Amino acid sequence: MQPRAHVTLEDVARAADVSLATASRALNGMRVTPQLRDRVLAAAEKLAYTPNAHARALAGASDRTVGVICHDVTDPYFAAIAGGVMRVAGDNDLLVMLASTFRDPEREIAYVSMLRAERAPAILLIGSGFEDARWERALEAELKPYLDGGGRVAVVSRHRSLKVDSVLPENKAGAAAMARALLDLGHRRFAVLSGPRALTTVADRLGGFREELARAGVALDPADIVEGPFTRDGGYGAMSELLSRGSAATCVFALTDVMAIGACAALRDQGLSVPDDISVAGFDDIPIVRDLTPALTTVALPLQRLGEKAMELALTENNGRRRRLLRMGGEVVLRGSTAKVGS
Amino acid sequence: MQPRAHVTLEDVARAADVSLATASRALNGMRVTPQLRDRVLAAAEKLAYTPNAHARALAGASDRTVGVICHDVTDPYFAAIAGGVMRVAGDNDLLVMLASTFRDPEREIAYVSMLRAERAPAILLIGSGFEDARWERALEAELKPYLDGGGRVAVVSRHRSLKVDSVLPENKAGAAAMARALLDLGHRRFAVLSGPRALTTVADRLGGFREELARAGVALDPADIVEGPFTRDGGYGAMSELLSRGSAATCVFALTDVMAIGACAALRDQGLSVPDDISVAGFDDIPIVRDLTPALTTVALPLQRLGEKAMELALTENNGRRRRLLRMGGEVVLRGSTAKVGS
DNA sequence: GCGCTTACTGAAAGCGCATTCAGGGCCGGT
DNA sequence: ACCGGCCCTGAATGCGCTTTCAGTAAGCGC
Repeated sequence: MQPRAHVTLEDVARAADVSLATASRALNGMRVTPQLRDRVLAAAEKLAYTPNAHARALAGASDRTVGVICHDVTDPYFAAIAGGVMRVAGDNDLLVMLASTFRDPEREIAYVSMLRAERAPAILLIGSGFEDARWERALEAELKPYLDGGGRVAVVSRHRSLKVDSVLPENKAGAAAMARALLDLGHRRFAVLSGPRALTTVADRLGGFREELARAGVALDPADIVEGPFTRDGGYGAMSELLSRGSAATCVFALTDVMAIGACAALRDQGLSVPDDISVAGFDDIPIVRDLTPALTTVALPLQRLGEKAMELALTENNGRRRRLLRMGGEVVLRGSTAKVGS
Repeated sequence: MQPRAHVTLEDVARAADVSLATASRALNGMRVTPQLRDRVLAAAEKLAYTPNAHARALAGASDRTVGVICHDVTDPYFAAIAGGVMRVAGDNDLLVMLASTFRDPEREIAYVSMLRAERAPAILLIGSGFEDARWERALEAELKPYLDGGGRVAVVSRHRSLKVDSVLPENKAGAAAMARALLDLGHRRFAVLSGPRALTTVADRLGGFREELARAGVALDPADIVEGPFTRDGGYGAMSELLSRGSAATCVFALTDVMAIGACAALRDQGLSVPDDISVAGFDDIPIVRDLTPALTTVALPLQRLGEKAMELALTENNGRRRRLLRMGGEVVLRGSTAKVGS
């Protein structure tokens, strides 16, 4: 599995008839007599020499590859954020390696460990933390020495227990705003398509929504809250469950757009119309929801910007004392999937 | 930028009062007296020791991180394929690092070079090659020594010039099948939303479509072929262009689903109905198109499977002689975005 | 033309780890 | 008890590269 018989710097040096040191300098653009430099470069070219990154890193050269870890690149939410990260990374001449954990804490730690072991200059974590606090602690233990060693870490949309620079979506305020918007449309009976309760994202969004409803004197029937995974099929299943329960809700609030998409599919499959029979709202404003029919009402998050900001945080020295914390987004965008009740 | 002051194996060995060799062995699970092993493990734990991957790799340990390079993870097409790759990688206890080139050949080469330098056991390239043959050659030059060194390479949906294991979509046959299906619906005037001509994917799909049409005696007016980037906005722009030209086409074939989505948006913005006013068909069958309204007629590609197969190819020794080549998909899936003409 | 600075070059050290090679306990056999 | 053999340990080597450090040739002023 391991490549071998590799062309080394020594081979190049020998071919160019110079010393190792000179070859190294020539290849790294340091001051070397032009003639020698050309000989070295030519030799390197001819031998198809590639420096061994491991040896180079081990010998002290600095790395230019940052790591980004998210739950699932396949999910448009994470993809959009990662896109932002990559944009500013590209502007700063950094390469980025993206990893997906598929919500497996063990794998997340394996990736962090690997990035740490490779001495990546920065690690970005995207997405809600895990439900099990034990893992969260293990992660922290893994990150601590990395930070102590000079590594830079930033997180996006992730449980606040990690004491690092963070950029967070306005989950609570956004959900509250959505509640107000929906109330303004005349809705009084709501259903919520929720994700795993242990996630702070869920707690914040659900909490913000419920509290704002309560403020208006509207209660949320526990039977109208259905839990499912944060996926399209999760939304489909949760919506189906809700329908089979015979919920009287006139409006469904899905905690993520991806779930809302699944919900709409379930509704369609049941022959129900959105928003005529029931209104649907989401959260995140992933790019695709604009192109749905009807377009989805949702709480907008500047996903790409979230990623950009995180990368910027990781790139700028935190001269100040403690961690920086940014909150972004949270505005309601009304589109065709929600309608005035009774209209 | 570079972490320093790191805990090394030597620190652990000293703390456990054993030799470096013993510490190394204990941590790698080789035969060591249980008592010593425990001491080492405890010391490592206490010091938060993480082996330096560079040093480890340099000293001969084999790597378990494969690299996947695609144009843009943000595009559902690539994301789906990458998902497949990751699935089988996960099953084989491999970590995968995903890179996006954003169609910048230089960056692609940088990533390959990096992966090569890090001695990754395998590199997967996803997506059509570049328009400029010069870059393609540079890539080849970069890959050659990697392969010679024992590296494994597989490509998905990519220009065939690279002499490596490949899994390819049935572009030509699929497009031809779509032409037949559309003809069967009664359409005779077609428009095509194309991508950059230099891409073989474009050539194959466009060629297959046009030839099948020709076989039925239907010509494709060059004015009805609009070119744009393979993006949602590219599709939107191309469709708008087509409308402004006053095309008489009753059916639009977008060379990718993503473009088709943009096309539908443009149509909607112009107050036109799909499929009543005009039929729209795509290619790829990315997951989201099932949930559009109307759902998109398209040429199905088992995207996840493409990725899985590629990873499998990279994982299995090619005992046989030359490169293996798999072709997959190409079946037309009729959905709501296309209708019988005049109905 | 001599001594001194300047500018490169080459030899060598070492980054952190896996591993080979010897050496030293300990066992069983006699 | 004594010796061969086994198993485990520790010292030492090397992976490929960057980077001092010292050395040598060239360039300058006098």
